[in-house]
Amino acid sequence: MDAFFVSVEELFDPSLKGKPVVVGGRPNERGVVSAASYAARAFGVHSAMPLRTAYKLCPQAIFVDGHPERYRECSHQVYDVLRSFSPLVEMASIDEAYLDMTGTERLHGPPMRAAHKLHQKMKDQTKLNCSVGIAASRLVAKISSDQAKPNGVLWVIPGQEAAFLAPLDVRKVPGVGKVTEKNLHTLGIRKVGDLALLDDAFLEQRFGKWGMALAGKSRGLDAGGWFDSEIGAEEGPKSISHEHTFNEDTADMAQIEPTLARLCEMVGRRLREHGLHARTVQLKLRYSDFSTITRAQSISRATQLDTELFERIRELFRHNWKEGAGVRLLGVHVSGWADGEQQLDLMDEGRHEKWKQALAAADRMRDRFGESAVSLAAGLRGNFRERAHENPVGLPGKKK
DNA sequence: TCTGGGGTCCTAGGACCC
DNA sequence: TCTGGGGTCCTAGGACCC
Repeated sequence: MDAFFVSVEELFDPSLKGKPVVVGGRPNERGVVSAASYAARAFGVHSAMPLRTAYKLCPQAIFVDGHPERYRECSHQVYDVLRSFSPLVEMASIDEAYLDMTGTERLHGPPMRAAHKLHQKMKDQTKLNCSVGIAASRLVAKISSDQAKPNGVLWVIPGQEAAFLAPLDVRKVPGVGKVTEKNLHTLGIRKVGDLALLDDAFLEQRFGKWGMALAGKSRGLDAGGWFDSEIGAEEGPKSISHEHTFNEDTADMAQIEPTLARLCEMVGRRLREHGLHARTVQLKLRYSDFSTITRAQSISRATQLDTELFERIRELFRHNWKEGAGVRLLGVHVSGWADGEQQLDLMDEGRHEKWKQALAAADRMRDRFGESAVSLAAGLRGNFRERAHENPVGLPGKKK
């Protein structure tokens, strides 16, 4: 999808159309740009840029908060359109998908005809623009859809992959970020075509596992690497996490502990939604100087209960926090799913059952009245005023 | 430039087991 | 005792993606 978050915001407020728009928050907040309209991009604003920087570059831009629930809803509509073209659809992210069009020629016609039909139907049904890349591999299809933006269609004819890729900057290859780009540049490699000339073994030794895949891809080959899996394989999450950056750094336990509790609640809730039990709990701690540590603990009995998560997290925090040091960010991360609940000893059984029932009731309350309806964290007497904006729009406000 | 939040994958070292 | 090899699990950190 093209400038997805911005385009969705424009659906809700058509007056934004054509103007420089920045999605992500207020310009004086800690945060980065989630998406910028094409008009804002003309000023050098781009996603991942600090909001304050975006403001300096383009003070006349309209800054709006993101609305994840709106994007999810639109993403579902996008999915429905795609599914009407092929049963093999894989959403790669909220605004990006792969379709396996094998065998749909009788129905949709040759590639360009099918792509234009898809383009049109997307616009008709969602009022959103997208770009379509067509190729014999996922990697080339992805890159060609990037090249087709905005609002375009691009087909890389089989056999032309290497010629298509050769003149592109290495940065265009998904997986090549800032660091790898710099490393490649010091080797004098700037274009994908330069990569294609190098020796496989050299690339693997220098860039690890996917160096090899990269080498092959740069020649348009389709062997090896993450991009070759089947399209449409549905898998659950491998980890769940929530984190929070304070508007101002804090060393105040009256602020820190309730925040940890709140994060544990959010994680616990999602665990229960997915029916998962986590075996590893991880704390993330970022100090004022931006140095960041993670501390994990695996537990013998997997859990999905807020209270058990919080016990572990609080312990990890107390053992690893440099006391008095300003905290910028706190995060709670769980992974390592267990098959289910193990046997509890009789002592724990009753307590455990009570918490389970209480949390199930809390989940139902949140479904009805919104995320801030009930909270263990509130009982810890913290100041959550700065989190007030996180109550999703469209849900009723705070209920006592 | 003063740096979000939710994820995935990879690397590397160490404990531990046979 | 001067030291193998294969495997798994755990932990920490980092690159990268949207």
